[in-house]
Amino acid sequence: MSYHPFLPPQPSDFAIGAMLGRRPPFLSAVGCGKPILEQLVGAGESNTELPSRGLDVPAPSSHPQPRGTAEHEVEFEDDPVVHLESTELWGQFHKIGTEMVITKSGRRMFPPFKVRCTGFDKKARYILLMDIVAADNCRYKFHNSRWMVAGKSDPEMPKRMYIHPDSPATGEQWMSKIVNFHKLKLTNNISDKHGFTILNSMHKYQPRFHIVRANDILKLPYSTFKTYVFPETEFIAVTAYQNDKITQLKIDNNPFAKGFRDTGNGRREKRSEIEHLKPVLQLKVKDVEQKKDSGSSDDSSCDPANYFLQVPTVATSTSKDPCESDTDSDGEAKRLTHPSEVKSREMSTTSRQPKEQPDETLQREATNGTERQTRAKAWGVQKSLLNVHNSVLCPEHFKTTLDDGGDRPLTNTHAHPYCLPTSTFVGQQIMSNIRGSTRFMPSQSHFNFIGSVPFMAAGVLSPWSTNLPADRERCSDSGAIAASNQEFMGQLEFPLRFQQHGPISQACSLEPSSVGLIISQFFPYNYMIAPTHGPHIPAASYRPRCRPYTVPVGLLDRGTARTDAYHSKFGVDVKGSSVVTVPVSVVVDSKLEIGGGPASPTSRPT
DNA sequence: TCTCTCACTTC
DNA sequence: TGAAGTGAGAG
Repeated sequence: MSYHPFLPPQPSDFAIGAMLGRRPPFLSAVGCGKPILEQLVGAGESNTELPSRGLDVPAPSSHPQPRGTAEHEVEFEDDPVVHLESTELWGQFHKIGTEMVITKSGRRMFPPFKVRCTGFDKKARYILLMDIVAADNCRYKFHNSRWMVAGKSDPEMPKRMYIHPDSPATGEQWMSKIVNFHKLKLTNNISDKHGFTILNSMHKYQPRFHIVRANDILKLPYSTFKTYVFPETEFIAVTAYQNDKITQLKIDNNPFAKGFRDTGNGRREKRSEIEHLKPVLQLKVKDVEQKKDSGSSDDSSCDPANYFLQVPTVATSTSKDPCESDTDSDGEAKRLTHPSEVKSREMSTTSRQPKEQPDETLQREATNGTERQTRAKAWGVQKSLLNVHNSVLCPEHFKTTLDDGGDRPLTNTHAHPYCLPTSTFVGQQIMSNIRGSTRFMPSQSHFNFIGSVPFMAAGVLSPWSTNLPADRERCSDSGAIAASNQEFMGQLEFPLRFQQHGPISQACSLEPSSVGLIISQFFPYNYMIAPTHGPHIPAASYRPRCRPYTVPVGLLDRGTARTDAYHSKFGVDVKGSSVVTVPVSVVVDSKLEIGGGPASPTSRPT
C-alpha cells in the first residue's frame, strides 16, 4: 500500500496525523491523554490491540505490510532496527512533561537525541535524518503546575529536516557508533538562517528519526524513507522553563548547567548569596563608614567572610538534599550510558521529595502560578491568558505514552520505536498526483532536467515563509487555521521560496541548480546539506553561503501518513518498515558526530 | 511571553 | 584559551 504526501488523507491516516501535526478527532480538548501508541494504532485500526503494559504487541501480520512498492521490496534487503539511547533519562523527563527551550540564537535539545542502529547492510550507504513535527494542533499553557490546552496551534513554522552530518555512510559505520543528533538546534526565529529547526513556543512536538538507503544526498527525494518515532521524546517547546521540576532535572543532568547545581559552587548559590548579601553589605558598609567617621574600625566586620556567615542559607524551590554529592562532573556521556546511575539519580530525586507534603507542593506550585500571572500582568500580556479555552489536557498525558501506570520503568518499552508505515515516493508519483498547482507547478520536465534548472536565488515569494506573519494574522483563529490548511491541501499548490543568502553555522545548503530546486518544490521542508561531506557530492555543488530552500507547511504532516503503526514485542526493537517519502529541506551539520569510520575521514568519536 | 545579559560550565 | 552551551533573572 502506498500513499502520497500531497494527496488527501485516507481514513486510516488519523493516528499518524496526530503526531504529524494534523489534529486527530480523538485528541481534542478534554481527556485527550490517550497514549500516543494508542493514538497510533487505535484510530484507523480498530481491530488493533493496544500493547498492554508494553508487552502485548499486535502481530505484524495483522497490519498491512507497511513496505512500499514491490520494487522497494527488492531494493531493501536490509532490516534496520533502531534503539533510542538514554531512554532512562528521556523517561524521567517524559514523566514530568519534557520542555525544550527554544531561543532566537538556537538551543540544543536535552536530553540529546541519540540512537543506535543495527540491521543495516554493512556495505550499503545510508543517510540518517531527523525532523521534529507538531504532535497536535494545540497550543499549551502551563497552569497550576500542569500543561493544559490553551487553544488552537499557531500557524506552523517552516519545516526543516536535519541530515546527520556523517551522511551518507556505510551501514557498518552507522552501526559502529551511537548516532548523535545533539548538534541539532531549536529556535523560534522564523527567519532563522542557520538551518536550525524552527518551532512554535508552547506547542508540543515529536522528534522523528529517518533512515534512507542512498549513497548520495541528492537522491534523497527519490528514496524510500523509514521513519521511527520514540514517543518518550515528545516535548513542549518553551522560551522559558515552566515546570521547576524540568528545570531541576536539566540542571541535574546537563553538564553545561552544572553551575546551577545546589551542591556545586555554581552561580546559583553565589548569585543568591550575593542578592541576600546586598542589604547586609550595605548596612555593614554604612556601619563601617559610620565607625570610620567616629574614628573607630572593626577589621572583622570588613571581612566579607563574616558577612557571608551572616547570610541565611539560600533555599530554592527545588532544593536538593545537601548531602548529595555532586559527582556528575564526567559529562553526559558517562551519565547517559549508565542507566543504573540514571535510575539511581531518579530515586535520589524522588527521595528528596517526601520532605515536601503534597499540599505544600500544590500550594507552592499554585503560588508559582500566581507569581507568573502577576508577572504577566505586569508585562501586559494577560490577553493571552484571557483567550484560552482552558480545556484540560489529561494531567498525565506525558506519562501515558508508554507508562502503564504501574511499576514498570518507562525504559522497558521506551527503547522501542514505532515504525510509521508510510509509502514510497518516487518522482513519477509526484507527477501523477500533483494537480492544480498554480505556482511553481512541478512538471515532468523538472525531473528530466535535473541539474540544468537555472539557479533561482533569493526573492521568490512564498506565502509560507516570509509571509507567514500575514498567514498568522489570517489564521488568527482556529477556523482560519483549519481553513488555511484546507486551502493548502485543496489547491495542492507548491509555492517555492529561496531564502536570502546568509551565514549558516549549523548547515549549508545545496546548490539549487542540481536537485535542490526540484526538492524544494516538492517537499515541505528545507533541504540543507553540509558542504563538508564526503566524496558523494561534488565539491563544486556546494556553496557555503547558499540558502536553504524554504518550503511551507509539512504536507506529510497534514494527514498523509498512514496510521497502521506497530511495534515489536516488549524487549525487542522495532524494525523499521515505514517508508515515507518526502524529505525535503534537509539540514546537515557541518561537523560530524558519529564517525571514525574510513568513509568519514572528518568524523570524530562521540 | 519573550529577549537579553550574566556568570558559570564544558570541551 | 576561548568558543559555545547552560539557567537565572531583569526588563
